[in-house]
Amino acid sequence: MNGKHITKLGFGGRAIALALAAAKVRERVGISTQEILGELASVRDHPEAYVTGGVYADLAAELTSREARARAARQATLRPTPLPYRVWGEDLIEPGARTQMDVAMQLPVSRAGALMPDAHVGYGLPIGGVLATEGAVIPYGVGVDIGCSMMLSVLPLRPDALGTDETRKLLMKHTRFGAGVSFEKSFRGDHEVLHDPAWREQALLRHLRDKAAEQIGTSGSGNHFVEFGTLHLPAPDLGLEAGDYLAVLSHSGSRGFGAQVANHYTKVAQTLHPQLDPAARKLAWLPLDTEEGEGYWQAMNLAGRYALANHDLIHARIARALGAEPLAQVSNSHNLAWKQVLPDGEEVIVHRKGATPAEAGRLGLIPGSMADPGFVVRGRGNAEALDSASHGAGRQMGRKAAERALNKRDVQAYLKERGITLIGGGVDEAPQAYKRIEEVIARQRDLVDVVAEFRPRVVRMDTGHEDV
DNA sequence: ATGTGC
Repeated sequence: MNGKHITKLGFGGRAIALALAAAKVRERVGISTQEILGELASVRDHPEAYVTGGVYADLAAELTSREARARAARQATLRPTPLPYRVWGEDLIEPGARTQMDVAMQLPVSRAGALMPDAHVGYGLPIGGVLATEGAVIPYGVGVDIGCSMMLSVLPLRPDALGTDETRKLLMKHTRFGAGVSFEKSFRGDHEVLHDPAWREQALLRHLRDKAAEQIGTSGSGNHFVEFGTLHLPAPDLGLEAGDYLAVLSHSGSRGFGAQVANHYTKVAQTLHPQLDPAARKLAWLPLDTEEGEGYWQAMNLAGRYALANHDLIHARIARALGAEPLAQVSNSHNLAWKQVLPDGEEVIVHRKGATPAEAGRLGLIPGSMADPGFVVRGRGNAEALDSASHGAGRQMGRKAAERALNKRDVQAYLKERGITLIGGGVDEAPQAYKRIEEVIARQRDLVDVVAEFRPRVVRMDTGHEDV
């Protein structure tokens, strides 16, 4: 048995080496060349029958994956008109975000979608966009900050138990902000996510694990924050009595690790769809039944777990410093894709890019700006919204527009009026650059119920391009 | 959002 036999059967590329390796295994157990060639022809003609196991499984997987890639390359044409989708808070949404959502709803793999009231323009899918696809995942449908998420810890302390200076010191000591930052080596935490077997299963992940270990427990830049504030719970819920509690709220993501996964697989997806309409180029997808699609799915989910681990460490550090055990915790990812079954029974991939999962009964967190209230919400499971809600107030000004329209004094006046202490923060994150959270919440009363209100008091963020 | 390639 040699390479000529293999290529004569029509195998090419990676399949040649896999076929040869399998043939050698069969030769070793005494099967004749003629018989092996017969078996290989059968794998070639019906690879799907061999993928589940046996000596030909790797070859069969390569063949089915190649078929899927070829299919993907052919699907380059957009639907002539977008599939219909519902919009919440249409009066709050700029036209550019609608246009982006329209393009997403023209993709051949799209099945359903919805736009949340905090929606604004992003890369590819708008922020606040929810998109259900069939058999495919879109890296830019999840976003660059894979697994970006919120976490709230309710502490067994009165809201006024800590002075402003003490709170500020806690935040300075136990949080780290900014692109590329990590904790000092001796101060670095560990977490079970760093020992996840998935890190060893892809070259990309093996390469990124050290960076992830360095940055664990940190917050990023942009709109990420860690803040102390008062949680007002009007009625018993979350396993707690009604009342006011000291609470910590954090917004963080998967840091450099997730960003590199996103950039890598976006390029892979674009390479897979060379003919895709340029209008949808940033929405290039990966079929889930390809090696590439499976690879992204694994890396994306690892980044999702890693982002939540960052929150875990932030909250654990703060709680330990206070000698307090949180009474309750709520968390949710708002940049991720999930497998979900539509009411008609079809299994789809639901991308939430800046959207909170809101299945009936599920708790979630919808923050306002650095100086506005945030809300603990409970999902109502609205099928037309694909069980989703907004992930925040949403920008009404882009970063550059905010820096043009506002200055430090505007932000300082806003903070002073509300009694908020800010560490770091840039004019681009000014509360005035965001939609009014009360209006955004009002537009989605059929998506979530409000459980509690969080009022920030001491906020830490990264320093912006123009500091406050 | 990231932290480096365009």
